[in-house]
Amino acid sequence: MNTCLSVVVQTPAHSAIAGLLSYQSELPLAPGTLVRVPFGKRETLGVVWDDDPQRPDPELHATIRPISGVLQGIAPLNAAWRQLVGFAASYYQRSLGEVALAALPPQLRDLSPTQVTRRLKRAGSSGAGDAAASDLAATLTPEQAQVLRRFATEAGPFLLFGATGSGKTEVYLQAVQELLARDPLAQALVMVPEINLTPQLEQRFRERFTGRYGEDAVVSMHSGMTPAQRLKSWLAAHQGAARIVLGTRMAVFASLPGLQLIVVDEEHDPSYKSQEGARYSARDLAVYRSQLETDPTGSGKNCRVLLGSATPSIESWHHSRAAAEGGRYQRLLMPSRVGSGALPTVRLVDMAQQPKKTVLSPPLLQAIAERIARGEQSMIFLNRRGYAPVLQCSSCDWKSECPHCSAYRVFHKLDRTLRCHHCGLTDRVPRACPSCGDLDITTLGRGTEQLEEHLAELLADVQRPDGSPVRIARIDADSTKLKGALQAQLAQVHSGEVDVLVGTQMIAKGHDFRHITLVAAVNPDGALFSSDFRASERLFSLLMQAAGRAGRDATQGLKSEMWIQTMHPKHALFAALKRHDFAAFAAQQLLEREQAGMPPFSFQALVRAEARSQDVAQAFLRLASAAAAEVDDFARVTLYPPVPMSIQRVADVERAQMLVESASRVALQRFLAAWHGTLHATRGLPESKGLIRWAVDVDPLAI
DNA sequence: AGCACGCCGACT
DNA sequence: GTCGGCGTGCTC
Repeated sequence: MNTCLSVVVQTPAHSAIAGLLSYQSELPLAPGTLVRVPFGKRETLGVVWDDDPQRPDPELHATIRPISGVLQGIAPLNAAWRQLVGFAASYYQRSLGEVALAALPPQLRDLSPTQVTRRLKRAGSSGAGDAAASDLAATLTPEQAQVLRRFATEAGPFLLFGATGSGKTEVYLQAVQELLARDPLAQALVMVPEINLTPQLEQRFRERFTGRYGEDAVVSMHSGMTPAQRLKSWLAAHQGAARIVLGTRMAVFASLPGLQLIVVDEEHDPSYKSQEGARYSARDLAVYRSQLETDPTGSGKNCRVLLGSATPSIESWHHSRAAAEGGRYQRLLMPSRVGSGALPTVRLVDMAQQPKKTVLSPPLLQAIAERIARGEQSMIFLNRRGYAPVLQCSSCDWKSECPHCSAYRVFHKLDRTLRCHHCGLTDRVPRACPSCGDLDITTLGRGTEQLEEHLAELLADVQRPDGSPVRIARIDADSTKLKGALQAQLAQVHSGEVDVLVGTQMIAKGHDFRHITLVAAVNPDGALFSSDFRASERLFSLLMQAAGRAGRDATQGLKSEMWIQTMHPKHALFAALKRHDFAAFAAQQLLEREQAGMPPFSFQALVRAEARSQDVAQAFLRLASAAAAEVDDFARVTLYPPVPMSIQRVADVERAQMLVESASRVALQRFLAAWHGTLHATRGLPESKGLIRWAVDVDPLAI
């Protein structure tokens, strides 16, 4: 007697068969079981899902095909995992199948069941660790000890607000250590924004735990791994052999049967929000997952979540306000740097007082020169790669516009190219103006390449303590394109071979440079008056993180400095930064957002549309908007008119978006769920002909 | 998304 | 005469 199974397979985001599919099976299979199923003309991976009582009787469907097989030896994915996937799919308006299958390692889908079995056998034969406890029991600061005490005894979620250099990593390590020692089956999930940028964290976890729990106790999960590595890590986590999973946002979906602790390091970091496919926030899902993995009666399983940052997101900060004011998170404070390290002195240079077109003001240059003479390092930020962002003809009005995007192509002097940073179009730099033939082509603005060149000229006469010339290095996406180049360049900085480091924001994050005593932001003003209401939050965070790179060595903390060149030295953001006062900055931001009805005081979603013409993209959004009046909860949401996206055209695709806002998260969710069918139907209308794709972005980070 | 079927231009 | 362009349609 065959039974009927509900199965999810990888279905397109908005197709008509986004839900559960029915298959027959000779044996009943538990929800969460991985199966191979015939799907159209091919065979694919499916996950047996919980039956939905709301669903119309599948017997009515003409053809119910039998499953092709079961992936033997892989235990079913547990209920908490299925609930997490189900929640993510519905919250972020994607199909269950898309989210479920994207959460599994790709090889599980691509390999035949026999190949998977072979991998399983290989993975099973790993040795346990020797008992040598390799770690030196670190001495905790009173702040760290206090935080860990509260973390152990109170109920979360927790927001660890710790200054750069206050020892947050040690808190994570201790929390994990305590858990693993207490429960031999417990697992911990530690998430980081970008694993390539924080190899030090991975190293510290490995050092601390592989000695005691074995080489396989710590596994990584991030997109830079090979498919085989990903499968291996996934299986180790799923089987419970891996005690710690260290990964980027995708790791939030790891199958962890013994999960009891989730750490989200640098929780404010925008890379936790996925920007393609299901646009989920791994940080928000981590908080949700910890609830799922906790037995509400308090008797059974318990999973804690710890978000950490020196500059928390305004949302998390708001959630961690006093419980009496409605806060849901526990705020844990570590304001002091470990040792006697002090936060750097912030110096503002008023660029309005400098001659026009000054790149590096004399006092800043002087300060850098002094550092070099003393054998100390400086780090200079400029958030623009290339030599100059625009090339311009001085006799006609030609500018280096990209023919396929609404953006300028950037001049890269090193390889003499003109490159579009959006579509990648690259050409040799023209010798003469392509429009009028004039030979006088000039650059407009400057990027890291030019800053590097400029610095070399300005510092040509400066000498290091041993009399040798100054060494300048540049780290940005261009200088680190080759595999291993970033590591090599960072090693140069660490070893002291470099005196001045020029780079984009990729050098601001996480690196523990010991000998940097000066950090400078050359031109951060762009974000001060941006139309994006989160721009100043990002800028404050970036500058604070950057400042945190300076004076990490306790012996140098007192004389370390953060320099900021700005036309607006009186701006409140800089005033707060000068005092290293995140709380004041956040309070100001929250006040402004409350007055303007912005998140976290309202909830947003964007509908994005792409088409060959802007008209079609906007027409689709307008039609969907007009049809929304019939949808549930329409009265509780606000629909704004469609607008072109800030970069309207990329690779000849026109992009438009429409904002949906509500004072209630629940109302927004209900509306979006009900509206989804309308959007899908609108896409089929003749007016939408030419629409390439559309997508909903819930809780968007950039508008 | 795949992977089909289906109807019009340049090649062995 | 075919090979192949991507337009449209379906997948329990």
